[in-house]
Amino acid sequence: MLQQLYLYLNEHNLRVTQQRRAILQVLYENRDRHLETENIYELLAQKGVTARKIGLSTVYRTLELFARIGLASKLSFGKAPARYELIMQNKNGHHHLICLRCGAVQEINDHKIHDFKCQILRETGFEVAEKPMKIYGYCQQCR
Amino acid sequence: MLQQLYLYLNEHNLRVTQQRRAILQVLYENRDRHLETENIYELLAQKGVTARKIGLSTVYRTLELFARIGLASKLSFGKAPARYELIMQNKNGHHHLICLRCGAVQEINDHKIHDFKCQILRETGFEVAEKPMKIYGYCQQCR
DNA sequence: CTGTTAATTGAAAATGATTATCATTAGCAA
DNA sequence: TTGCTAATGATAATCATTTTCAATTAACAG
Repeated sequence: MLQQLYLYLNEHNLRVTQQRRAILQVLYENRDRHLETENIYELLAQKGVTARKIGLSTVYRTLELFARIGLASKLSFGKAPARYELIMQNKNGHHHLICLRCGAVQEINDHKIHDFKCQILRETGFEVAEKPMKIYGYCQQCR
Repeated sequence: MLQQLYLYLNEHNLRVTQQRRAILQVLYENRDRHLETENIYELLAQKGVTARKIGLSTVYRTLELFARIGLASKLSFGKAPARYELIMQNKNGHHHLICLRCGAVQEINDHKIHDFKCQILRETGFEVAEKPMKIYGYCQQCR
């Protein structure tokens, strides 16, 4: 699984360093969550009992890198710290429904908004990107 | 026009100060643009030849306040400074199409996405708010 | 109109996430 | 293994935004 991701780094002429491996691992282990940089940093520090520790700057740099090459997607919500998640090949494009009251983030699959994208292109000439959309509102509990 | 807005402040038990009036004025004069706080601060400073000057903190505070009570809407896009626009009663809900290449922001009227909102509510139980949505993609020129 | 008072303001300091700097370390190709 | 760079880590720097707090002033009562 992670092997494929290492290859992905190679394809981009990027070195497969211990730090990148460790960060990728954490992202993978938490592939169902949206982690913030600081979070990931702490998780790495905990594991650090055996592994070597990783600087905070490296975590920031690496996540930014992963987002740039399309390994991870970045979700930045207002002034709150940015959050990242691994982009899984099977879990195709999706979007975030962000609750304005409790801040919960739930996902909605991209194909459900396909019609919507077509409509926008047709009416405005604007081509909606694959980038996850942030949709604000109220979740079932908070309504 | 602005009179109505002053009344709006009253309704919320907020004082109609010279600073708030001045900021409202600037927002009104630029109601077709999305101004950033610093922008507004400069515009106010220019006018300042005759008027008294306004502190930067006040501009921040006031815009935040306007957004909170629904007089203005805040558009914050990644790490770029937040931008504000007056919410005009006639110009009903709208959303922002943000070009990932040139950063241009164009608007799309809310009623065009009404079906979309209904679909999300139906399928996920999530109620999409009136809050302007940020939709990323590529504008006609940049495609 | 005048005094009272709590909301508002301005200047400056603080915050806090993120980025830049730069000397040191470590992939990896030969 | 060696050499060349990319990558890293510690720390300082950024920079939009927020906080602090003393001074000002809008709103209101008398």
